[in-house]
Amino acid sequence: MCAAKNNETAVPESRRSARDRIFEAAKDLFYRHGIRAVGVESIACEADATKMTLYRNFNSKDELVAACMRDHDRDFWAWWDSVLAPHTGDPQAQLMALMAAFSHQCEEQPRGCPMLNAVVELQEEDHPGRAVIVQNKLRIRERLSALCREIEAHDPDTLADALYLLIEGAYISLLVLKGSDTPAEALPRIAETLIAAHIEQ
Amino acid sequence: MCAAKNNETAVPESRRSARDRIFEAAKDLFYRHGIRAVGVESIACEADATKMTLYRNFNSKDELVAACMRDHDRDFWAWWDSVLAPHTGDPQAQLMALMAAFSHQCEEQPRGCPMLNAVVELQEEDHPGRAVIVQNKLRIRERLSALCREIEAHDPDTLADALYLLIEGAYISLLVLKGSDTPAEALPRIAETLIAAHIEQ
DNA sequence: TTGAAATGTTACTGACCGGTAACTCTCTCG
DNA sequence: CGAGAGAGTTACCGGTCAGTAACATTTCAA
Repeated sequence: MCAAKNNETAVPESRRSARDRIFEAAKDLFYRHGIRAVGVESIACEADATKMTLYRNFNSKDELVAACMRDHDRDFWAWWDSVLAPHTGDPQAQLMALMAAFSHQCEEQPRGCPMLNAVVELQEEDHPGRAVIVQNKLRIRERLSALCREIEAHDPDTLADALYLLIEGAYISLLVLKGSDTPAEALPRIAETLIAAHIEQ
Repeated sequence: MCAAKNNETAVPESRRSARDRIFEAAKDLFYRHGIRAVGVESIACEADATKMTLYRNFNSKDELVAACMRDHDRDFWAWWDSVLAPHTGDPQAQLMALMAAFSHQCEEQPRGCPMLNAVVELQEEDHPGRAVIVQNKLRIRERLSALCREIEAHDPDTLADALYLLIEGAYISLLVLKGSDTPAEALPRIAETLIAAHIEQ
C-alpha cells in the first residue's frame, strides 16, 4: 500500500495542512477498503505525512474514524439540502427528487454509504463513531417522515419507513451485486408507486 | 474473550466432534462480533478446542469463513422453503408469508443477515466467501422475481427489486437502530401495499 | 530576524495476528 | 491387544497493529 506517489497535482497538495491531508486520506481509505482493513501507517503514508503527525492531530484511530463520520454526516446533509432546494414548497417533488438522487448516487459511489458500511464494522456499543452514524440515520427517518406528512400520506410513518428501507437496501446491495444491473436503478419507479398508493383519492 | 466456560449443558458438548464445535463457534462469533474482529485463537477457545485442531480441519481462516457462509446459505434456503411450504400453489400468500417471516426474523436476530454483514468486511474480490454470498443474493432476487411473475404482477422485476431492497434494508438497519421501533416491523404492511399496486385490475 | 508551532525522522514497545512444528495423549475399532 | 486416527499441548515464526519517545527540521508570522 501507498506505492507510487504519482500525485504531482501542482501546488495544492503541499499547500494544505498535514492535518487536512491525513483527514482526506483517512476518509478515502476507510471508505474504499474498510476501517479495520486500513492501518494508521498507510493513512499517514497516503497523506504524505507520518504516523506521528496523525497522532498529534487525532487522539486515536477511533477518534479519527469518528471525525470522518462527522464529516460524512455534514457532507450528507449538504447534499440532501441541495437536492431539496430546487423544489421548495413542493414536498412530493422533493421526495421524488430525493429518491432519484439516491438512485444516481448509488451508480457513482460503488461502495455505497460510508456510514452504513462503517456501522457493520463498529459494533462496539461505545465506539465514538457509532453515535454519529445512529443519529444520522435517525434524522433521515425523521425528515422522510416529515415529508410524508407534508404530502398528507394516509400512513406517513409507514411510507417513510418504506422509503428508508429502500434507500438502505439500495446502498448495501451495491456491495453484493456490484456493477451492472443493480436494483438501485428501480428506486424512483418503486417510490412513485408507493407514494401514489399512499395519497390516492 | 472466552472467559467463563459456563456451558455445562449435559453430555452433547463433548459428544460432538471438535470440528463441529469449532464450526458452530466460528459461525456464532463471526456473526456476533464480525469476521475481522474474531481471531482463530478465540474461536478454538470458545469451542473448547485448540488452534491446531482448527487448522487440521480447515485450511485457513478464510476457508473457515467460506464454510460458515455455505452453511448460512443452506440454513437460509431451508428456512425459505419452510416458509413457502404451507402456501404451495398460492404465490401471493407465499410472498406475503415471506415478508412476514423476514420481519419476524429481524426481531429475533438482532445482528441481521450474517452474509450481508460479512460482505461488508470481505471486500477482497477473490475471497472464497464472497462468491457464496453473491450467489445467495442473486438467487433471492431470482426467486422473488419468479414469484412476482406467478402472481402476474404488471412489472414483476421492479416489484421483485422493491421487495429485495426492502428485505436488505430491514436487515442492515437493525445494526443501526438496534432494538426498539425498527422499520423492519413495517415490512408486511409495505409489501401488501406494493403488491396490491402491482396487481390491481 | 527570531522564536514558536507544525511537521518530519527514526526507532521503539507490547500486543495480537494467522499459521506451523513436534510431540503426547486418548479413544475407537478391527 | 494393538494400531491408527483424532485431538490436545506447548512453543514458536514472521508480520502487522496501535501508539509513544526523543530529537531534528521546516514554516511562518511577529
